[in-house]
Amino acid sequence: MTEEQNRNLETEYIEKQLKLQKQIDFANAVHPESVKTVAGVDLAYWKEDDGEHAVCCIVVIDFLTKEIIEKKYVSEKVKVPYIPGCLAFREIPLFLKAYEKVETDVDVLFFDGNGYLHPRHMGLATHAGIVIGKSTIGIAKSYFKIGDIDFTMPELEQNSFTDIIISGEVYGRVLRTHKAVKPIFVSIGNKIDLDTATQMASALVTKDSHIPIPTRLADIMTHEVRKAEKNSV
DNA sequence: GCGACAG
DNA sequence: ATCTTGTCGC
Repeated sequence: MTEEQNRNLETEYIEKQLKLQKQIDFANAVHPESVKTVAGVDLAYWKEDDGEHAVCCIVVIDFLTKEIIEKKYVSEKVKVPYIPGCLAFREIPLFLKAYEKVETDVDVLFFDGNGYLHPRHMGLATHAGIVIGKSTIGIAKSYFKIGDIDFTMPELEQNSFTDIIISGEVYGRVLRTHKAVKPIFVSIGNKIDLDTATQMASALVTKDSHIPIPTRLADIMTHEVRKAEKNSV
């Protein structure tokens, strides 16, 4: 991939994002009290002789008991490069194939990355949510700077948060899930509101991880599958 | 030219 | 994301 090709790809992806942006559904399609199942989605990468490969894992759990209900994955060669701001185009193709294998009718999906907290509001969680027509939430572990806007660090107490507001619009939320621990960046994906997303993310945090458990479990699974798949394909 | 850059 | 050992802390 040359710099030239990457620039063209970026231009093409940005145009698509601007069109898809109009399809974001802000209506809250879920109510925390009625959510039965949630899923975590994550990918891991590695090099193979023929190029870069990746595995996408989806772990479905019971929202209340946190028990694992289903685990599915798909691995294949990756064709799209990582372009900051265009992560969705790189990860969604594999996600869709893994999602086809999921038998559970999942209520809400958690993605590793941003959703609405994005220069064009089209982060991975939002883009994927529009494509599959489900409620989705974006959970990023680090801040993806928008323009020259920095975020305000929330207080050290658990559950304290600050919102990332740009030109009067709320893009996302910086949430401290554990006391004095690095905060996470929560944003809506699609068909959900920020308060519900925050509430659900908090409810899915455990002692061991400051990251909601769906995302954490999917992350662990990608590492396990990669170890098994690597060089044995 | 230099730094930034979700995953 | 990935490459990687020890090491500080609960």
